[in-house]
Amino acid sequence: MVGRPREFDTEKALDAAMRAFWANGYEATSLVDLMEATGLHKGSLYQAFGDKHSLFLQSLKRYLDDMRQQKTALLKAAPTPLEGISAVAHGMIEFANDDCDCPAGCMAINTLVELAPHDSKVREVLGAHISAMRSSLEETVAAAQKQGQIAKTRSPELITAIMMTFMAGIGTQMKGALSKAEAHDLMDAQMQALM
Amino acid sequence: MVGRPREFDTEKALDAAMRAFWANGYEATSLVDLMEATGLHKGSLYQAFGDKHSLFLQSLKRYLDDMRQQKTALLKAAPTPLEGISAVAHGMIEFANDDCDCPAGCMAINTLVELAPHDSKVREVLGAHISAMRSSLEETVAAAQKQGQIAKTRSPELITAIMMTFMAGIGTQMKGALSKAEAHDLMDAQMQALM
DNA sequence: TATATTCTTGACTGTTCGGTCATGAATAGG
DNA sequence: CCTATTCATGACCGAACAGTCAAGAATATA
Repeated sequence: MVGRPREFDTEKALDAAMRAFWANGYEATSLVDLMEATGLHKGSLYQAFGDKHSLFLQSLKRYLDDMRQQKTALLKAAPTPLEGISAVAHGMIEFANDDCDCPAGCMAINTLVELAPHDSKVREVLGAHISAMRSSLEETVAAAQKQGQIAKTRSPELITAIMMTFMAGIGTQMKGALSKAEAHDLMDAQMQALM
Repeated sequence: MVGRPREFDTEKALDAAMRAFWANGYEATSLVDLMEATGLHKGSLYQAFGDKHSLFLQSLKRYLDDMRQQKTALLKAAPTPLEGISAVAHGMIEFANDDCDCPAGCMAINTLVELAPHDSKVREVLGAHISAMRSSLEETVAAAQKQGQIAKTRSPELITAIMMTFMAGIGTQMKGALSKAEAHDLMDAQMQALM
């Protein structure tokens, strides 16, 4: 690498930007907010990440990658498929307002609501993530059915779609209409009703 | 009334502003957008509705009132409590992207996600609406249980909370990750699983 | 008709927005 | 050591932002 070396950690900066977008959304996060969050100056941000929209997309991808990695780890670590599904569902509740002073919810859901209808690139990125998550969950549901942990009255596709919808609802309501404890209770009840 | 009479219909203007906020959210809707949507000039908007935040609150209240009125009408018109619940659930899907070029979803959900964490006034308004809707649904669920349309294995409170969470999830996913038809199918399947 | 009151309009405010750019500092390779 | 290259910095840009205000238009009441 020729030239002056970068003085900041790109990964840490992206992480800080992600948290800012996560907590406040795209429109409500200004460049000044991003400068404060990352500790960088405008020029450095533009040089490293491009414009605001590009920085947002990179932040979103980072969030989605983190999330997927975490979910697959939970699925693998669980002793049974059903427990894996439960771990993912409840883990999402914990993750939704972790180490943050306000209920930030799930960044994927926040972005789906704020930007998806008007931003095709965001739709594309979110769509890929959602379908990947769906197929991974479907596999696990099918495995759980094979082991007799879940009744076979409903197809893995249907069960997965319902669970993802319910999780989206939990993430939404946790922005202000639901406590963590209530969310966990509701999730348990839903899984009991569905499986 | 003394003085020059208003040349525009306040209700129509508020309705137009509501649709703009509904489709694009609070931050992404500028005063220029509102002027174009209502056909009014800045000064008239400020005189009639106060500043942007106040206009948004009035738009939100109008939406919530419309919605509640529609839901109670559906509940009353239904031949049985269970059919009333179903009508409300499916009506919400129809309402979520009606007469609009983009999937606007449910304005209550959009606002919960965008503003609730940082706007106490919005939290208050939404909270009142949610609890009112909840108690109305709870009554109907209890009535359906009394008539034997819904099993009594779960309390009306729990069933209502789960249904509202699921509806929130539907409203969220309809912003770009779910078609109307899929939403209807999922809603049917969820009600079958829960009741 | 005269006047008080309200409404409409467009020009205007200061601020913040996202984004650019020239300058100087720091380093690697020759 | 020299030079090409990259990075950091702060000044700077035009546009868009929410919001204000004075002046004129339109009406009700007296």
